[in-house]
Amino acid sequence: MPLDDVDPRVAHTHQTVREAVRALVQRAGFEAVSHQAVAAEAGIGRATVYRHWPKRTDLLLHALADVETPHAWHSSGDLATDLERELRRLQRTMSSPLVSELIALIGRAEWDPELRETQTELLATGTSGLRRSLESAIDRGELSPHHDLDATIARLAGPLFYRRVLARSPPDDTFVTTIITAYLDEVIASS
Amino acid sequence: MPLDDVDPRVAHTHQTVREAVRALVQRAGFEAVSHQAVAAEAGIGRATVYRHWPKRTDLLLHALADVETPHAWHSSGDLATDLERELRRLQRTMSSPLVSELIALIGRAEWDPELRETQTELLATGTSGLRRSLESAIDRGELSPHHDLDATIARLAGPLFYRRVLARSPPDDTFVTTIITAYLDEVIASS
DNA sequence: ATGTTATGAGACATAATGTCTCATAACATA
DNA sequence: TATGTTATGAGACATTATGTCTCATAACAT
Repeated sequence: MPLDDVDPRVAHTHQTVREAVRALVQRAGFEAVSHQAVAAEAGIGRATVYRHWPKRTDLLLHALADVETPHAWHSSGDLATDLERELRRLQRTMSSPLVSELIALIGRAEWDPELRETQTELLATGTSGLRRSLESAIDRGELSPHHDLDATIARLAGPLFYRRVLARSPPDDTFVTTIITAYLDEVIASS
Repeated sequence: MPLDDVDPRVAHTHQTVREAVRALVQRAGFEAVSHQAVAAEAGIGRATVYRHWPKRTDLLLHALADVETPHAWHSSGDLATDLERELRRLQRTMSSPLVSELIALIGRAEWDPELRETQTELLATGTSGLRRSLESAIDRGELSPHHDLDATIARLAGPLFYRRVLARSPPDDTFVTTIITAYLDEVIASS
């Protein structure tokens, strides 16, 4: 992570290009993100864009670069509470414009190893809260240690992705409530 | 649905282009699908490709056109059996090369209304078996008629999509079994 | 055998792409 | 303030891609 962006000119270029790429992706998809279009949108020179981001996908990666920060986390000491908070967070994410960028990423990651890596990282940080909630529940004995965490995360988060990305309507409150309730009932029943 | 493709020349063009688009998408993504590339891959003239599919997305739609056929369906008279069969079918789909094309579709449908429509149709036919299984279970009284079918389908199919598309590893047998079992337990508990 | 039509080859103008160079202005430092 | 450094923007340039033509030809239907 290059923190030596001390030169205000570079910092400005980085920032303005990030915003331009996001605007273009949200407006018309990654298809619309060319060096030329970004330069025009950002109001800077075309050569400058090529200098910093030689490949087209570099632009997408740059736009997503500051999303990867995992947030502070602490357990409430109760799985139900933790789960509620984490799934509501995911629900909000599914309603945010960030999803457009994620779909753009997904749509390329299938064929671009570099983007694949970024997708994996973003997925990991995006579900880290969920994972830690489950881990701490295991530590407390609320959950059996035999649980496959990845599988459980997929079962909890999967429906939300499905709703937003495939059914194209963001998950609503009662939908998320159903998922939480069903999972907690399942946990109780198996203890 | 143009069944008047009686002219063998046209039929050949359609078929060879369909295969070419699929090959290109699976190999390098929709990014690689240009009229030029398709013509080269299919071994036909560039003008011919433009004649039949003026827009680039027309090529993708043509490649997906024969996927939309829903299969014959009948209920076994038992929700558990029906569910098992339908989710296994989905599981197999998630391991097939068709997923590449679906991801290409998803990656554009966000910004292209025409593709959005096709995505909706494909989702409907792809989950129709699941839907009918649930409907017939409601008819038999195995399931409460208050169920939100779309929500249930999202909860059943969502995790499978998540596994393949986001986690990038196709759902395995035990994972699918877990989903089926959990849902059936939930149904039993609420009756 | 004859008229019809989809095709392939290629010409053509236009636009996009990627790589340069170079003058300039914003920068850091003394 | 003065001075050397460097990122930038403007544009030239060759190359490639795109979209639209025309036209001879061969595969078609009858």
